[in-house]
Amino acid sequence: MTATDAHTDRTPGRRRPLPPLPTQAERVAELLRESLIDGAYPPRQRLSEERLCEELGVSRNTLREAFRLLVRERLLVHQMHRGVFVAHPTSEDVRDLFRTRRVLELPALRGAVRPGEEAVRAVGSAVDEGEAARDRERWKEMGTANMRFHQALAGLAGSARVNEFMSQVLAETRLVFHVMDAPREFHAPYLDWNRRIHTLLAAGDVTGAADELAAYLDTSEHQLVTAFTARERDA
Amino acid sequence: MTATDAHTDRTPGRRRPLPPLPTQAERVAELLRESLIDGAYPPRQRLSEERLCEELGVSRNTLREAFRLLVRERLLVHQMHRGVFVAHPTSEDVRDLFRTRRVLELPALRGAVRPGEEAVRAVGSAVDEGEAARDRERWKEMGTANMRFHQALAGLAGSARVNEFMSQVLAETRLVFHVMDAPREFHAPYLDWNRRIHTLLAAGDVTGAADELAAYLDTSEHQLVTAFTARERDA
DNA sequence: ATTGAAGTATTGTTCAACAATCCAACGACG
DNA sequence: CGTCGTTGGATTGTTGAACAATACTTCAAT
Repeated sequence: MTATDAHTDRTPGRRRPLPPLPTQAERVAELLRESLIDGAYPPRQRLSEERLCEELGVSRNTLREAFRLLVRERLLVHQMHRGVFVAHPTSEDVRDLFRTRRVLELPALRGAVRPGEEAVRAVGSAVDEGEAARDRERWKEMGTANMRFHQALAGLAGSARVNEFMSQVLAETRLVFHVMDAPREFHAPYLDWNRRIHTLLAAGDVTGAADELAAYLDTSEHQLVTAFTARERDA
Repeated sequence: MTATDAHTDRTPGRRRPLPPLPTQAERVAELLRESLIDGAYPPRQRLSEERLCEELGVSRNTLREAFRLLVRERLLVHQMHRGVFVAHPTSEDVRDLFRTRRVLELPALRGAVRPGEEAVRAVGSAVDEGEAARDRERWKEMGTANMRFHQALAGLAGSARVNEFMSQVLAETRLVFHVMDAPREFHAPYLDWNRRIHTLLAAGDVTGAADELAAYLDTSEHQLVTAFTARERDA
């Protein structure tokens, strides 16, 4: 296994004791989640139960179970007797997302005591992926790799629950990026920063890496909030 | 409003713009969640759909929506074609919960720049509550107050998402405590620690407070993991 | 004691129905 | 002209029953 092919969390060699067959609702939720973070549905759009359950080939009840999960994840919003809508994050949401990411990413980075660990290599491969995507001008993949980079940073905490929470936070963050569709402008400038953070981390300078990451988050938040408040003035 | 009556998050003076009427499934989930963190159901117990939906006066479909939510929160576990069971945390879960709590609580405390804030007073009233409950020998309330103390610590981060995540983590932690039913032994020794942390925090010594909290978490985790591994040897 | 084959009980999912509510169209009225 | 009820249609909220799929139990045979 080389350092660059860690783009899958599965360990194909050994099966888990109980391959938990997902129920129908969970599969639907997974599919909708992917569609949402891919930007398949525009923000604020209502998702009709009738149409979607027809489209997905499941019953209304099953679809509603999936809806409930995605609402809890803040990817959808629910209004009584009106239905579910694609979430439309505000600038306050952006601020809260970055507050959360500071909590999740910075201490994980500072606590990364052993630079040679598997988790650190995951950070490195995400950086590699991002640069490769940039060189090939695959902007969407570049955004994905950037998200994986930050997921890997949170992964340094070594906690399943933190990882899961971080996944949700990043999914919501992708929704934010889709509100203003320009992955190139919002991701490309940060790839060099990612590289620098990983270099410091791999060298064992977690404090320096954390300082870089803090500056990164400040800059990124400022850029996004600025763009958002401008957009909110219009709408 | 005195410092000791902040045991409610509601601000009864002003109504929220839209009091979001909870749907039936969410109400059922809320009720079951309360029952679970109160220890109404023993761990590993299966929750029969037929019996519960009869008991709660809702349909199976509605109950299943609530189940799905609580499974996502790790309070219930789901096994295909076998039903849902009350979660039975392992010692590894305990370790992960404490890893998570370190991530959530320590940076929030270190980042508490303004000691006079509302959020800091919330920490103080949780401490007061805990001591009052101890003096009255209300052990269950004492555990509740202790949880509220840590919730308030995480609240110092000022993030709605972090607060929500912390709520889940603490709910799961209460499940852990219920596995070994002895709130007095597990909570009482830490009340003095809580007081000390708040005193340091209110004095603006966030570093000192964080050091105390770190020691607190180490001790508490060690105590719980020890008790758990002993229990796991039997079962 | 172990194995294998019914039979039973419970969950997984769908469907159809009804009540509750929102929304758009329409008309009355100042 | 614009505002305010009313009305009718459309969509969601929730239920109950039905059937399929699977796990558990029982029991007989080896």
